[in-house]
Amino acid sequence: MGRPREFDFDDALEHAIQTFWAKGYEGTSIDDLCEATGLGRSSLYAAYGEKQSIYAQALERYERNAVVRIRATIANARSVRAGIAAFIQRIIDDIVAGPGRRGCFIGNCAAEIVRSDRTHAARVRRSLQRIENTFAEALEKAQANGELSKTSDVVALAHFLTAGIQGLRLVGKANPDRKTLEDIAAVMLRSLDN
Amino acid sequence: MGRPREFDFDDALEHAIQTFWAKGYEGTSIDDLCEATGLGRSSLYAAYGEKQSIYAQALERYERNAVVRIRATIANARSVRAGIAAFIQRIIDDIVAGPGRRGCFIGNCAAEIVRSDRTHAARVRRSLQRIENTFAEALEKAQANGELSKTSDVVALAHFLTAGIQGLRLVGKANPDRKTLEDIAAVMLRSLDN
DNA sequence: TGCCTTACGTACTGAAGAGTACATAATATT
DNA sequence: AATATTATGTACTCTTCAGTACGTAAGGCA
Repeated sequence: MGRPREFDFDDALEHAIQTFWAKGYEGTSIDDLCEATGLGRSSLYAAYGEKQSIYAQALERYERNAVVRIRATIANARSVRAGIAAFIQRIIDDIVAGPGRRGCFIGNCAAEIVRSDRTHAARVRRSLQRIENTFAEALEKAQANGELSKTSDVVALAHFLTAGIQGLRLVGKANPDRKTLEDIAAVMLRSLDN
Repeated sequence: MGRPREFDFDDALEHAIQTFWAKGYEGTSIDDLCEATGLGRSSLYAAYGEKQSIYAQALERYERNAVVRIRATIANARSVRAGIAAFIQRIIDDIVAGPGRRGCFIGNCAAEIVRSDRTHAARVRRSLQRIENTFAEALEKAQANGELSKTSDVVALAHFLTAGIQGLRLVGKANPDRKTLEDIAAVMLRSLDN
């Protein structure tokens, strides 16, 4: 009961993600978020709590979508390896085209971790682990398929892919040069061939 | 002529680096820098200019030192490969021990790049390229030694190492777990064996 | 010794920021 | 229709911040 909301919760959160993603936590003001979401201060605070809380919810939502995207890309490809390659290729295309130059939102969150902020670090760690688990699942399927050697350490490869993609996106922010990024991707993918 | 400085320029800049490194650009206030360097506001502004300028000078100095450290680590090792492995191992040790959990200063700078800030992006790009050139030099030496296959693409490998190390350090900020980091390092180093 | 130049310290300015208070509007329930 | 409840809009508080002004201190140089 009570007066109903005039906005869609997830829709507004999506706009908040875009803003944090582009400007970072410290670089985003509450006024920025109001403008991006179309909400007034009161509604924003009432719906999502204070700034830290909005940020945390944005990270969570972004990560859920990211996991879904990764799974879908791999599922739609001819093979697991091709799926991972396609996922990385898409990242490169986005960087070169422009929008991917914001980096990965999770990676940006990781970079903003400050020594004292333990809860934030824990949240980012969990998000990275979910991404990594998604890769590990796919690699296990590849092992079952015979695409990937049974002796490969799936967990180690998943750790590596997660870190490598973060590195790729970070470098892409400073140097959105296709050749450079393709070089990185090629060496990364070769690691799946042993 | 005039009154002489009561502080050492490079020494104070080093303290500024530590502060920016730990807290990020936006998270560091001029007062923080005054406290870290021991300088008053006037002296700080007179010596280094405004905040952006201090940041730029900090990045430049950090990068010069980083290049020297990488070269020295590789030169002191039995082989180029062992040198690169030692460099990465040292990063992992620093992360696990604590101080390395600030990430790489250059990487942090890269993460803080915002769409509009082109000069900052250019500075970071140059710093990354210098790191990458340092790796490329070492890998060329390895090719001359016979350590590395003549058919290896040295530039691609250097691109990859630079990105990979950024990924390692970024992940290490959120998840300073030795096993995870060693996994990443092991897969990375295997790329030099083809 | 006196002056010129540069460094240092303190206080200030104007703006932006996070979070809150409170009055008003819109709906569900009775 | 009256009321309880939740949403919205505006104005405010209090803090922090970047950058500056200006008076004072300390040397170099004539």
